[in-house]
Amino acid sequence: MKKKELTAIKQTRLNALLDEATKCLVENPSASMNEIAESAGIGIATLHRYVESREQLMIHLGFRAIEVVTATMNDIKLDDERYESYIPELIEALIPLGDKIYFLSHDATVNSNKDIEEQDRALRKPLLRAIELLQQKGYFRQDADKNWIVEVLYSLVFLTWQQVVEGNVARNSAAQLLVDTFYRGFRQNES
Amino acid sequence: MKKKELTAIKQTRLNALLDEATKCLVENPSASMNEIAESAGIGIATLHRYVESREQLMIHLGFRAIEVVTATMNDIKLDDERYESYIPELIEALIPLGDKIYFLSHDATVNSNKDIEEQDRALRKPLLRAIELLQQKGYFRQDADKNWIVEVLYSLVFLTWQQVVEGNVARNSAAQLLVDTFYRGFRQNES
DNA sequence: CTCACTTGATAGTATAACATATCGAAATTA
DNA sequence: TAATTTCGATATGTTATACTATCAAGTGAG
Repeated sequence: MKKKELTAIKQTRLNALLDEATKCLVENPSASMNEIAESAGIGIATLHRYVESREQLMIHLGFRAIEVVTATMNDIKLDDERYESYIPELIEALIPLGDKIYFLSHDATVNSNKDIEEQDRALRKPLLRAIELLQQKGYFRQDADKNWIVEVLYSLVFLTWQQVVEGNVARNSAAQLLVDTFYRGFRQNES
Repeated sequence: MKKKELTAIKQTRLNALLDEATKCLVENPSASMNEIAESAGIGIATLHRYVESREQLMIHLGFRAIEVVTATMNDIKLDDERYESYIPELIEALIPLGDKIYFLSHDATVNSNKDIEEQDRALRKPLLRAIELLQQKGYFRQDADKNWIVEVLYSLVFLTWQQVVEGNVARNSAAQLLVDTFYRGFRQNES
C-alpha cells in the first residue's frame, strides 16, 4: 500500500471523527474529550492521535465545516433559466449540514479565529450574490436586507436539522417545509 | 429595616444576577464562574452566596427564564376583536428575552431537568392555543403545523435578539422586521 | 458612634478534565 | 506466517476550575 493511500484513509477517518464531534458538541457544547471520543466510537488515546488538543480540534472543526458547506454550495449552480430551483436545491443540500452551519456562527472558539472568520465571510459572498440576483429578477422581495435573509436562512436550516434529529419533522418532508416557511411565512394571504 | 424588605432586595439582586448570567452563558456556554461573576460585576465569593453551585445556578436560570417569559406572555392578551395585534405585540415583548428563550430550548443542563421541562411545555400551551385560534380565524395559514410555527417563532426571536446585540439590526425596527419575516417570508408575491 | 450585615479579595483545597506515555491486542501488509 | 502499524485501555502528570474559609472594608440603621 502506498503512502498516499494511507494518508487518504487517515483523512477519511479524521473527517468522520470531525463530523461526529461536531454533532456531539452542538448537542452539548461542554462535552469533554472523553465524551467526544466515546461518541465517535474510539478511545481517548486514538482521539489524541488525530488531534493535538481540544483547541486544535475546534480549529479543525471550523475548517471542516467551512470545507463541507463550501463544497455543497458550489454544487448548486444558479442557472439563469431555472433560478426558481436554486433555493430549494440549496436548502435540501444544506439541511444535513445544519450542525456545521450552527457551529460556524455560534461557537466562541471558532468565532475568535481570524482565518475561519474570514473564510466564513468568503463563504457567504456567493450566497449574497445569488439572493441579490433573485431580488433583481423580482423573485424575492426587494425590501428585505440580503444579510438578514442569509441569517434567517442559516437559522432555519439549523432549526430544521434539529427538528429532524429530534424526530419532530420527517426527514423527507423537511426541505419542503423549510422552503415553504422561508418563502411564505405563516400569514394567510388575503387575495 | 424589616426582614421582608431585606429578602426582597436580595431577590431583586438575585434576579439581576440571573439575567446577566443568562446573557453571559448564551454568548459563551462554557463561561467559568469567575467570568460570570465578573460579567455581573460582583466577586466570586458573592456569587456563591447567591447560588450554591454551578448546577444550582443553571436550575435557577431555567426557572427564571420560565418565570419571565410566562409573565411577559400573560401580559399579551388575545383579544377576539383585535387578534391582528397579538403576534406583533408578543414579538415586541419577547425580543428582549431572546437569550432566555434560547437558553430554555438549548441548554443541556436545563433540558435534562424534569420540572423545567414540564413548565416549558405548560408555557407553550397558551401560545399554541393562540396560534390555533388565529388559524381558525383565517388569519394564519391552516396548512402549517402549530408546533412548527412555535419553533420557528422561538428561533427567529433569538436570532433577532442576537442581531440586535451584535449591532446588525436597529433595536427599534427589530420587531417590525421580525413580524414581517414571520408573516410573509421572502418570496415576492406574484399577484 | 456602634453594631449588624454585606461585600470583595485572597488563599487554599478538592475535583475533574486535558494531555501524555506505555503496553498488549488486533488488524493490516508483505 | 512474520513484521509492522494501528488501536484501545490504563496509568499518570499537569492544569484549570469549582468551591470554601477567612478577613478587612464598606454601608446603613438605630
